[in-house]
Amino acid sequence: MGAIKKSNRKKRRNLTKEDWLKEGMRALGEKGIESIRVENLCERQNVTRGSFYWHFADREEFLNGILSHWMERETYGIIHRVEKIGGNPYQKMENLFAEANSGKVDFSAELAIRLWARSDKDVARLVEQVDEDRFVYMVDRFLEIGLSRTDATRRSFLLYSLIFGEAMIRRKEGPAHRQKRQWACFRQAFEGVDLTHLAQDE
Amino acid sequence: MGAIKKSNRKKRRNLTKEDWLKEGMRALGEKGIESIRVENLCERQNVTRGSFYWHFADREEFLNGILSHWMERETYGIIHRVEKIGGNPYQKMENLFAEANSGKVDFSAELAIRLWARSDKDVARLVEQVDEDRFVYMVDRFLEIGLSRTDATRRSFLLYSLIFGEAMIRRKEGPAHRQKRQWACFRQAFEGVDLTHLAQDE
DNA sequence: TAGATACCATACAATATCGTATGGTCAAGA
DNA sequence: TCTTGACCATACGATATTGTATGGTATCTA
Repeated sequence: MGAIKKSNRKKRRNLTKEDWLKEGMRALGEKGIESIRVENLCERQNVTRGSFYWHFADREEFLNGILSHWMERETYGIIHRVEKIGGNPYQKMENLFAEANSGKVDFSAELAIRLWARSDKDVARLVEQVDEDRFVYMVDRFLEIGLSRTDATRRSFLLYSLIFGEAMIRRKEGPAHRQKRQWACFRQAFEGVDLTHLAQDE
Repeated sequence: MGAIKKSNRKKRRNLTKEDWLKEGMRALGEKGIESIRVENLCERQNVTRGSFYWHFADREEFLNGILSHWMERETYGIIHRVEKIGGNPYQKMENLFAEANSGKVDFSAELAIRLWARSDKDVARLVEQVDEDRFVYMVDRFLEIGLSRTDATRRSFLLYSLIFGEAMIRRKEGPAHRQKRQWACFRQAFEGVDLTHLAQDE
């Protein structure tokens, strides 16, 4: 038993709050918020609950941490990356769509949090804020392109729905075929939009 | 205590399997599959666990029942209703979209099950089947209208995504404004489709 | 190298939840 | 009315899970 203890000590992780929250996000994406059990999380990290309760007061504080983590690090990540790449408004939308379907976004956690929001008003408010911000970003790009606000709103909703559709709908599709369809859908959201005046930007 | 017992007896529910599964669907939609605790369900039904374990062998059997119930009663419900109403293919799509946004569909449960599918291969297969069936229905309507299969597939995906978008995206919108936007999105999915030859049907 | 700090293990008490075994009650039929 | 079966309550044991209290160990710093 002493040998086992020693090997455990060797494997000492020195976990940070960040580490716990990241693992929490993964757990969240698997079975939802109710599946987050501190004992379970500790097994995933190969430590005991002593560690968990050193970093967090209790389970509730951890769950709040998950929410904050999602807000700060995951939610606006796409927009930041897209803005970094730059380009004209249409290209930004292209990159946005590409990023959303690149696998870099954890849609499992998105799903779990949106389910969570259905029974928790605080979470619901938070998700509303996130959606609003993402929405405004898309609408603004469309406005830059020259569309009316009504038109911009409609097409933004379409695009946002498409992104969620890709995350929600499960079909047996080959990757190539899938990509083709994705971009066909994307272009349909721009049906009838005049983009000729944007060519100058590149 | 005797009085209390008697009043409890008066309130005897005589629950059926169906009753349990319906309540289970509601619980599922609130916090996901892991939040379904038999003790919790019993409280909701105002009975003790004795009742639950009379109807179901254990929790797992109940969860499987939930899945079956979703498949049989909820999943294809919209299609059935739409087919009953009838009309030409375009009208069927209109009715489909209207039904999906009427509030009759429990999207909370949909969300929960699709989250569940992300960590359970059996559930994933089931959801795939459901999506395929729903998808085929929409594609067939578009084919009837006269579109190519590629075009039909793209527009079906768009429409299906729109339906999920409405369920996923949370925005502070007035009901009137919401409806207007919804149907504007719907029409965009039909952009460029010739519907003149369908008028004769009605 | 001694002490302080960060991080984790262990032991304990308190619930929550599961599943089983058994008995009670109501309603319908013989 | 007696019996049977459907449906539920109660009591019990077994785990799972939470949170607390306390001790141990590695690392950093003076």
